[in-house]
Amino acid sequence: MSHDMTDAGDQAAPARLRSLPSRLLAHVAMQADRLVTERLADADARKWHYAVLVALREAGPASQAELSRRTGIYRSDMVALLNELAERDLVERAPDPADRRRNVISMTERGRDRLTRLDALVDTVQDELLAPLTGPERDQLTGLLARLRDHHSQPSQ
Amino acid sequence: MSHDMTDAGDQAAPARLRSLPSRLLAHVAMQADRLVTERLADADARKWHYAVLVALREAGPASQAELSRRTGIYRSDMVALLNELAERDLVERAPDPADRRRNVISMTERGRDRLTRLDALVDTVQDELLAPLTGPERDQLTGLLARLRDHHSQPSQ
DNA sequence: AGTACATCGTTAGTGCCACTAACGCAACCG
DNA sequence: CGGTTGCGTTAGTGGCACTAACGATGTACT
Repeated sequence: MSHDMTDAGDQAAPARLRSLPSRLLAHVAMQADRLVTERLADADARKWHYAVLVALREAGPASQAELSRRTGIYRSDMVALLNELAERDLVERAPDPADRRRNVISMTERGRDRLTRLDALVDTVQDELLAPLTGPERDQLTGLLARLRDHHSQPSQ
Repeated sequence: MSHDMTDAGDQAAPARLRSLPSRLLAHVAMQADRLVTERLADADARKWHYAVLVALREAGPASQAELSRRTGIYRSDMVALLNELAERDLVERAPDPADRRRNVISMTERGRDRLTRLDALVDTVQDELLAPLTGPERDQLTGLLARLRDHHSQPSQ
């Protein structure tokens, strides 16, 4: 059947490779990404859709550039992404009268509805992802990961 | 200067996004990958080089297909990779007399030397990656990640 | 007022990675 | 013998992070 290589492969991978944190991270992140992508695809959504909608809910309407900063999506990729969202009527793009360079992006009613459904979906995916871990273990994991992320985000000076 | 988006961005990312395990994983894995790639590039190596060399050390000479299984690298990508390694004289490709479909890949003396140097390099990168964590915390992290990986690797049956 | 500079949305393109498809060839298995 | 499976190899796909450049617009400085 599927000759999928995300599993460790037929032969045992060398212990040295299996135990390297960087490889472990990459591998699990890939499994996670796949899970998220698949589950969201079932709902005609992509993870970027979700990220933008959440950003709009948490800080209100914004320019494309600001959404880009909030979500970490490059502004060059934001264009097509917002096209997809606008196509689905989840978001509205309007020129900003106060600054004619900008578009103001705001969520539609459908967007808000969709977002609450995606919230639930995303939660179940996280649950599926962390299934083998207990509650406290999940907190440990996310805590440790958050510390790594913060440590490696610009020393900011 | 660098308009690098791996940091969380100028504006605070929404709390909901920042706390999602799948996003955390993706983000940290990306930071880790970058670190590894950069450090190895300084030594004219790529992570795949290292993986193949380790696989050869741990289980001896092997066909390309078996190396592919050991390392998780697709056999279609293995071709160019082995070309790079052979170019650098780290590896030898010889036809297998016992099975004329196969090549037997084995490490050269230079390959063994290079590998021990890369071992050290890789170790320091892992250290750099996990810098903010204590010893026990590192074990916790890798333990939790390994459980996730094993859980999501095919239920194999 | 004029000029230098920064920011906006947008288009195009790069490089890497995981992955698929197909090929000709060789080995294995009934 | 004939069908299936495994091999190395080539080519190509799609997604993602990221860069470069553009014209248009806004801001700051003198």
